Amino acid sequence: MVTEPTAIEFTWKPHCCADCAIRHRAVCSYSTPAELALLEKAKFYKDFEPGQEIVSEGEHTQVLGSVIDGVVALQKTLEDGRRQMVGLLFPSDFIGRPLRPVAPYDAVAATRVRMCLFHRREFEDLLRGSEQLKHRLLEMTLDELDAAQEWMLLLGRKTAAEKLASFLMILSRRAAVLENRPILDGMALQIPLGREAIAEYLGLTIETVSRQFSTLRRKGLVDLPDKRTVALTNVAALQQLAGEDFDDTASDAVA
Amino acid sequence: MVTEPTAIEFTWKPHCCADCAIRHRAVCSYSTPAELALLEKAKFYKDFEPGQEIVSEGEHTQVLGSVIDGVVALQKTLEDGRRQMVGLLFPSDFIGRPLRPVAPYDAVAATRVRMCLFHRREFEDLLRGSEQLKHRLLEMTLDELDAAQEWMLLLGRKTAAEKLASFLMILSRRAAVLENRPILDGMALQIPLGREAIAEYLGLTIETVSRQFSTLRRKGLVDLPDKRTVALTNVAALQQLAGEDFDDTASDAVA
DNA sequence: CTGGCGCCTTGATCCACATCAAGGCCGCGG
DNA sequence: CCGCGGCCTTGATGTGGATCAAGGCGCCAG
Repeated sequence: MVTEPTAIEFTWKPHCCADCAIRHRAVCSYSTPAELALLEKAKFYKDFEPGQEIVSEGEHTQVLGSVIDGVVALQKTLEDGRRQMVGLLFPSDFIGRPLRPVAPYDAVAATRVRMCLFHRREFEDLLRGSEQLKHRLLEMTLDELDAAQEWMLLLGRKTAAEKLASFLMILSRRAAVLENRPILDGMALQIPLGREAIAEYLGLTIETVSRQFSTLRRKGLVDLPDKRTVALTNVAALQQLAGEDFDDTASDAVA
Repeated sequence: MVTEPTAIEFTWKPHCCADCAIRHRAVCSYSTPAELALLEKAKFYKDFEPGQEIVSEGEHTQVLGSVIDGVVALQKTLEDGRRQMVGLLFPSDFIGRPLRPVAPYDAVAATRVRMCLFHRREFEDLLRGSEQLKHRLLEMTLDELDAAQEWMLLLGRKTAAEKLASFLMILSRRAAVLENRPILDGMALQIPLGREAIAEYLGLTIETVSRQFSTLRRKGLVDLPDKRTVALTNVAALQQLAGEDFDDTASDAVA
């Protein structure tokens, strides 16, 4: 194996919005060709390394934009260092609030990340004039709010085992949508977070997360081929444990 | 004392939007007189008693609208009955998601509530044509998302004492904005929730909430003249305990 | 090969909050 | 006046997950 210094290089490098992989899911997805041309002129790309801060809490942010590739964690920190993740963004998700200059959280690249960015002022100007952008942004914000409320139920009322099961189901569903395939027994799930980040997602400690992974393995609900991969060996049981009554298990329930 | 059967009757009964107490904070606050006339025709009022369900989880909701008076709790329930509050709405807040027919939570009147309602279809039609409504709704949704993320930090990482202190500060700030006055030592805070609802807000049990109230009293941070009233005797210490570093204590920081 | 570091797992112990249980207070109806 | 039910408080005990502590494994540098 030859060590490649830039092994995880992005394979895909759009120069025009029409070719963009997230064209039909991102904030621009309702935009007309005319509007797209304006966005095209204003946008610029930027890459981030894992662990790198994209915006930081309290900062007066000058940019906002869409995740093209990679995963971004939003997290809040108490003075004594206790930390809680409050958002986990995948390709096509939008970072930054128009009309709110000060960020209420850190946004940190969890993997290598490529962003499609805009200068705040320019984006706000475009937004003001665009019914489509505004509508899509409202939709996306409502989705994020729904996710946040589901997350609150998890943080406030679920046990450690239920939390981890819920987390795995959430990731599965997300992956199913992005990759346009159903959730099936045996599917391997790439987890873009280390144990510490998972703990911050779930409001637990790293030790408890580790123990719960071991418990799930012992109970035969998952396999752990390596620490960043989970194979779901019993999706139904996992869903049950998560306290959800969806049954989109083997259906092609893809938005 | 003569017992008045309808003692908490609403004193204020608008018939036209221009006179409405929430005219300048609600979803309609950016609307032009022309648009307001359309809303005026479509709106209707409805009152709810404490404990009454306004919408219920999984229901295909036909109405949405603004809280005019009273307090509404949004809550999610696990199959075995564990319950978590995920929203607490005051006058001018908006209930219901345009474009999302199925409610993901119960909305329950915590006090007597008066709502200004619209039929879903009519409201969505109005929204489609209105830059102002859409913009205001986006703003309000972003605010709700901010609140939800702050709440996630509370649920995931704060201790019982910190949770209760945070809750009191959140209520104080809300009351300060609605009543347009600063937060001062000695101010009496009316709590629109019983102990059980507070526990559901904070992800605790009713017993723990009760004990934490007693602890705050013993430490001299609050007085408890009756079970629905809290007098803040040391706002700075309470804020400190809540883990916040705002200092809008004695300022007229009113939005 | 060796040592060190980052990340994860596992075990032992502790403690904050849940659970179980027993009243207290107050308003209401008889 | 009493008894009852709703709501809250307080005490005793239990327990899930935190904390403390000790390695294990893989990777990299030397």
